[in-house]
Amino acid sequence: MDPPESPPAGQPSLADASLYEDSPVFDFINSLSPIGPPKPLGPAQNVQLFKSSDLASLSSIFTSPQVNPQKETKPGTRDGYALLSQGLSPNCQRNQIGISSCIELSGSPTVASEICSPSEDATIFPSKWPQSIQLGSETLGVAETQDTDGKADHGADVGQGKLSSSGYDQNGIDQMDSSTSGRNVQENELAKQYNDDLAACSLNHLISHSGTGNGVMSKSGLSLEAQQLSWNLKCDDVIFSKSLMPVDQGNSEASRRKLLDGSTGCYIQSTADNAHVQCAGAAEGVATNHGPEMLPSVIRSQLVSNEHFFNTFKVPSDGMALTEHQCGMPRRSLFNEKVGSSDMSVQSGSNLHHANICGDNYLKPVGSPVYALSGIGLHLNAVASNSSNNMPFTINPPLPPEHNSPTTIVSCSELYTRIHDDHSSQKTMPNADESFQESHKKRRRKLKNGDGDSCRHCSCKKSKCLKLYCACFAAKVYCSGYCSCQGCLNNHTHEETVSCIRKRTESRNPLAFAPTVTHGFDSGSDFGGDSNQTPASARHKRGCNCRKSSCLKKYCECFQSGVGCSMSCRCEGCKNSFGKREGMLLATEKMEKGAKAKGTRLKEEKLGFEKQDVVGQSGDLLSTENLYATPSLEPCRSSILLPSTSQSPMKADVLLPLETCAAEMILEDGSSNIQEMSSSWVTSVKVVSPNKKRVSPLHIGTRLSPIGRSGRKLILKSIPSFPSLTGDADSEPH
DNA sequence: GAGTTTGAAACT
DNA sequence: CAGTTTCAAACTC
Repeated sequence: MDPPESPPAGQPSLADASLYEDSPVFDFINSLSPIGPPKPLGPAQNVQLFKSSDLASLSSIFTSPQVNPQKETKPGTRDGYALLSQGLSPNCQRNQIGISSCIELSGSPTVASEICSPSEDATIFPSKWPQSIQLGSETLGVAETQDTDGKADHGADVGQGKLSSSGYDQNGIDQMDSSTSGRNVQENELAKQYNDDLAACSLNHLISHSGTGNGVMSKSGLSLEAQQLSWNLKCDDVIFSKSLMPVDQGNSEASRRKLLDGSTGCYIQSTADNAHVQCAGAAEGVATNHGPEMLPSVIRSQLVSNEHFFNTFKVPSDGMALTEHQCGMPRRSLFNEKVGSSDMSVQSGSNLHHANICGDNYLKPVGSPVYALSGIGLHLNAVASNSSNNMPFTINPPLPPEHNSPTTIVSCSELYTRIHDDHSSQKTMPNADESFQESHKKRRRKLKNGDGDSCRHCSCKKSKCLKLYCACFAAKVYCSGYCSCQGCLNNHTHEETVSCIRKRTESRNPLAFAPTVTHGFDSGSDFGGDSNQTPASARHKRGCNCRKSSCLKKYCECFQSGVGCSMSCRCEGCKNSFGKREGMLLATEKMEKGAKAKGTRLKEEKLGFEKQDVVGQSGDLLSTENLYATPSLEPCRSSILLPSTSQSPMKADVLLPLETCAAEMILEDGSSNIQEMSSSWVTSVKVVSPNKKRVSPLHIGTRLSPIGRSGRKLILKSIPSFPSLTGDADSEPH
């Protein structure tokens, strides 16, 4: 749309010319003046696309790290694309919004068109994303944008100068806001959706993160860092590696975020307070992270809308990223650069650098020295990848072997698909879908094989895994690579967003994250006194509302969790084999049978009391309404030692064989809640959902959860499934 | 594997 | 707060 401006004459070549001497782009870059007074926005200037929805409520400040333009791409191609996402703290004000920025370096206008079909472009890029925002007045950058027509516009802006991030930020924000008017319906809808969801939480995080692909780029169920670190990166040839300034900040964040070998790949992930760039090469399955500073100086920075981040990179055979292309990603421009200020933290090599845009930290690198280069502060990541849509994007958790990328990588097509979904599914990307499905299948296969972690292996498509629809979210765990969700934001990268959403959800419903069914396993003893447990369930207190399933199918939460329905249930025609709601007789025939056979019924009741005591100790609330069953469909391999407490009238330990595991343990106590099993008890009981589907032993560290965590609602949220790795997901206070 | 059913969650 | 819609899992074919 915007014709490229001719670059001003001048200048110092920032880049390492040796590599790209022959590149016109390089020449161009060299000709640009790195630092200069801010220029007014002009058509020629960077075009920035935003997703109004994302931005509307957000103000964003962007810092563009200054990068040494050393590695320019070959002519006619984009060297790289950097997406810089920045996370903001929840309390970030509008001005403090963290936004992910995509920085593109485009050498030739043609690239985008190659990758993205016009139609796609049209869809992805609303015709009226008018506003380009320049955060930095003087930025050198070739901006390539696509118009609604699907045309790729290339604008070359030559900027000199420092960018005063603060000043421009505001402008950029305003512009961004204004840009919303031009959005197409899809964008508006999406924006609305997200704004609604996130606004309360300072959308910033979400935006910035989602900008990286809605979490598509990174899904973490496990410690992302650890996994990534453990991976060998293959992308040695990432363009940026050389251009990067090896400045190590010693930033704790950086260390925390060390994901990939800095020399390779690039992907940008941002947490609330930091961002990194990640690039993944699909073909090689390479993923690399680069600090913003690593990016080429000539860049177009853009803010990427939460949902629309999608890039494909074309990688030349030589391993250089030839082109970067935005496949239908609405972008926000972000171009703040504070020269000489510490907008960005720079990390060399594998280290990530983070930009903290939020609040006080705005424009300050988090705990890291600022590495400012004159010229344009942009982050460019080039990733070697084939031109196909299969280019993987990084996702956290353990990838199935099929993925040859060290990091969890989602194919571009998948990402595309996700984006597609995000955008109202009006577009179709056959290839992407196929790719996605394929990986999806792989994941499922893996799951079937028992692989996976504490995550719930959700398959969310529209909820971004930020609603209780999402089993993972409901369980307060991050999604992992084993999930097949799309547009996932429930990951470490978006941890603050997740936290915000959780809070919001909880504010709406304090019991939202309470276990669907209280099993009373939360006595600390079982878990080493882990206090990180959710209060006894509330959900089950609400009870099910089954009408057609007669509480005999897993549609019924009670049934799924293997407990009888309670007074709280409003089910119709309850036939819950674990205990019917009618008459509040909690025991099933089987249970009674078992109880009689063992003569343990009375003891069980007492145990129930004991449980209460235990629970009380743990601060959990017990519902007398609930009956809890810990049925096991599997043959009971062992007897259960029921703990006795001094408080219990019957102190004798009860050894309860579980021959009839399924319903046997359902206890009925008309006047009391029982069912709270002592931890010791619990540990010895293996609970299996009726059909075992979605119920798998919860691995808590090395231990199994007493009750298999089954579906979304049955998950004992009080039990951290993978505390250390999931970060706050499991341990976060409720 | 695709489509339908189901009921909780979210929205109005 | 009730009714409706949305969502993702469960289920069926």
